[in-house]
Amino acid sequence: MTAIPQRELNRLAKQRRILDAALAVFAAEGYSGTSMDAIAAKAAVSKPTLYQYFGTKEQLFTEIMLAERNTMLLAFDRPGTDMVAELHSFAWHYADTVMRPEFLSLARLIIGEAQRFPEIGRAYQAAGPDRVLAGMITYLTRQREAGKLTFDDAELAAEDLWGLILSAPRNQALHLPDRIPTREQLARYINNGLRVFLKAYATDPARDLAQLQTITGTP
Amino acid sequence: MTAIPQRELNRLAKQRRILDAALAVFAAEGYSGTSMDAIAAKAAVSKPTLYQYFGTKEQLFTEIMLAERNTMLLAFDRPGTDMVAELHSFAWHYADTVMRPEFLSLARLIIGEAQRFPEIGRAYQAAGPDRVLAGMITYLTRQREAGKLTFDDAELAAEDLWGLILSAPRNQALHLPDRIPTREQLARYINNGLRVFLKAYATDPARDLAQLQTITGTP
DNA sequence: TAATTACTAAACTGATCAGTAAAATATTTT
DNA sequence: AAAATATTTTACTGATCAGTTTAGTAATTA
Repeated sequence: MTAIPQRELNRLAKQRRILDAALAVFAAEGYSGTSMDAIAAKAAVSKPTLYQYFGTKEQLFTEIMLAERNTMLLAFDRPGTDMVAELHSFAWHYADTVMRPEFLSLARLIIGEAQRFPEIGRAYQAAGPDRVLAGMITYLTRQREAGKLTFDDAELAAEDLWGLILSAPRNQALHLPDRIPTREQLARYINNGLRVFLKAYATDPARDLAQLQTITGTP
Repeated sequence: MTAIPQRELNRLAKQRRILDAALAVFAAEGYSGTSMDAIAAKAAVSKPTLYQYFGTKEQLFTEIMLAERNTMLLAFDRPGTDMVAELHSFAWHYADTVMRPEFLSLARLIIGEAQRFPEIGRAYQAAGPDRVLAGMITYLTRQREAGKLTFDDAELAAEDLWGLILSAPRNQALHLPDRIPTREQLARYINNGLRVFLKAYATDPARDLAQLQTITGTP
């Protein structure tokens, strides 16, 4: 049996406990509103231990945020039988990720602290939105090459798809934490967004819209 | 001459000075990050005076936010020669309002504190986005009645228009306060957004797209 | 001018917070 | 079991903060 030192295990476990607790408290209270005592209490760890693991409050905060960006995403590889099914699958997968309450809390935190911690805003943008966008661009470009879509600027097309599907419910959820859209409401946005996208970008909109209807059911 | 008591004038002037100072500090530092001393200093007012005008920090904060929502908007009455020109004019007017640095700071503040102050998030949503949306719905419905647009759900159409035009640059600006889009970049989003919207919603897309090009210049 | 009212400066209360120090205790390794 | 290491408890420092008190000063009104 390979020696996995016990100390290291403990250390990592404790580290994870601290990070989880800190993320929860930061997301709920904001940076300035969070006390290190509160984090220590939530992590069931003494304050000196906390400081031994992460030198300062600021370091802890940035480490969490930079760690969290990796959890974030999430390639654009939604295998499906055809483009419409793939787009539909992607839309739901992305919505289910991005509209989760914890995820929204994190987004609110990042936006709220973007002025005080510009590097975190930048890291988030690069690891989240930019990466998703890159995946979408690749995918949409491949569909254009296959003759299914038509556009000049792949980046704009990808941003349009995103905006059509999720901007409305997400913006609302950012302002109203206690009124996060239900799946029915999300379905309304997603189905409509895909419809508009296909209408504007598909080479054969009629066929793709029909295909979309077989997927989403008759309205 | 009608008697306008001097005392009242002084009072109102001082109140305004406090509100302006407080808004600036809150927007820059967040709620928890802002001290009443800092506000008093910025407003050039003593702390007891501050407390006489606004009982507590929380009261001051909510009063500012609820006052600010009125500044916010901004009916959808952009008189123009035709629908395309009106849409174009609205898009720019709205972008110029919403993408101003102070406005973005305020939005970040509201989003960041939405969990701690749900009523403020609600007030903002009602006074800002919801009101704009209502104006857009009215306008789009009138255009549908005039036979220029076609859609079932006016709310979805309005949200699509918004999402196509501004969701990408605004989301980015929320994360990256030091990289607010230039007017050239905004033009790219707006022109593309209008193009896609007309393609999906106009009854005569070809004509309207041509009209759009005469407005925006040849690409 | 006299009375009233609004304001200020300065100090203070009680609480909270980031971060540290010291000594005691548990855990792991040898 | 002994030595080394990690962690905890408790208590502390110095700073900051919301909110108040006091006593004095300036501006307004009558």
